[in-house]
Amino acid sequence: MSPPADAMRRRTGRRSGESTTREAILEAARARFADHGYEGATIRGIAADAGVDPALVHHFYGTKERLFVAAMRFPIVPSEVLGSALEAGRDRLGETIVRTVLGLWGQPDALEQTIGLLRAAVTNERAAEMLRGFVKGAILSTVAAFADEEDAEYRASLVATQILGLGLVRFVLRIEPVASASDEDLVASIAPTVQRYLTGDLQPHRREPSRRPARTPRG
Amino acid sequence: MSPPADAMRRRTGRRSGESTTREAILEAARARFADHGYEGATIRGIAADAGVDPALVHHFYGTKERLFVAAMRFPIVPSEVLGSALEAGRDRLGETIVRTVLGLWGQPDALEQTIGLLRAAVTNERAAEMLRGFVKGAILSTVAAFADEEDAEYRASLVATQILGLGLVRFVLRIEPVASASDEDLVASIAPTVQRYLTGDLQPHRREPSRRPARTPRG
DNA sequence: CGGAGAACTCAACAAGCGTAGAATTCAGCA
DNA sequence: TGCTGAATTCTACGCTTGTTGAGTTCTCCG
Repeated sequence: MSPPADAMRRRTGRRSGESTTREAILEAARARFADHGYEGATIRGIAADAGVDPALVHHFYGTKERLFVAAMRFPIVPSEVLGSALEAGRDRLGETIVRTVLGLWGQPDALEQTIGLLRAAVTNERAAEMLRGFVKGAILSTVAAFADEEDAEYRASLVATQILGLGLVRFVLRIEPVASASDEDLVASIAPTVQRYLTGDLQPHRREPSRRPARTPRG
Repeated sequence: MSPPADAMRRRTGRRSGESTTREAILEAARARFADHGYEGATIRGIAADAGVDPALVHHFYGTKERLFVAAMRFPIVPSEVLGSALEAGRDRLGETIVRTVLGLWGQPDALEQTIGLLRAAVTNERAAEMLRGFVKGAILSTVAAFADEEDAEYRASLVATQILGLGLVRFVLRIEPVASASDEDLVASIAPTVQRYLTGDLQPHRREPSRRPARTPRG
């Protein structure tokens, strides 16, 4: 039994030809983080999807956390994408942003990155930090050009409220009919909201901004 | 060494007096599910918070999943809460709903239930099912009284987009300044959005509702 | 052609998980 | 008083996880 024939034995050691496994691992990681979140995704599962031994993942990326950072940082540079949205002019800002975001989510890589970041950020503080930076970099820089300095951050986080809520309901929770609605219908429905958050009257009772504590998540 | 003195030994068996541990376990479970999500919360951790052996949790609730269901189903009956919101009249519907929801989230138990459901639903399909039912029961029943039958579900899921997005940004991701804003400021800013989703003109291009596939999560 | 280092796998570790079964102590009813 | 059953803990099984170290095979440069 167990003849160590050349064709049958599992091959250890380096493969011939140029290697693309590094990128394959990243793609598998993006998919699994998007589907299962940070804690739910396993290095063993990612390695299996990439057709590779789990130890190789460590060889390339060190720890699970560094793999996550590498996987989430790849394809999108949101400020560039949204930056071009500014050219449409102040009055069509909401429409352009919603359309741009939905278009971005039409690309599998970008969708996986966004969902992965969102799924992970909900239970992992480190990922939440990344998402906060993402929101701040992408939205705030766009808003700052149109809102007065004092309101800019408040307006930006209101926009985040609607955009992240849209992604959550449409792609993560998949609540119908929003989950299956066309991009154009969603643009028509949601763009006015974003437009008002950016340039409209928010009627804030600007007395004392009464602070109230929020929940503290995992360390 | 190790004298089995009466005062020193760990006590097994039933305690004297009437027991409140059953409820203590539920409270600990709510808090842990809210902080860590479904997979992240551990029965051992919940038991420790309740000052109890992990096996007792199983004795009472069977499996982790049934514990989750029990913990998430307790305090809120959302249709009752929102039902009273209807009395304010059609024109103030958005304001009343946003104010009611924010008031609800001022109660620790209700906040924990909502956050727990949200955190769990993002990575757990069973919890997502519960949250969908929650949204459908709470929001749709409210909307149906004011929107024509054809649009009601679409309007309800748009409202879910904004309300869940608000909860996500304010309590889970804690993106500033929304995380620390006063309830009243948020009502002033967000109520018009909800009002428009409920009773306003959504300008939907009602051609063919072009279906596009959404991501498939974990089984 | 030879050596260095990169790519890759194997096997194993310590830890943590959900869960199960048996043992012990108490409450309440006959 | 005695018995049944509920409340409670102990111990342990089997599994999965992230991570590590050693060993093997290839590529590439001198």
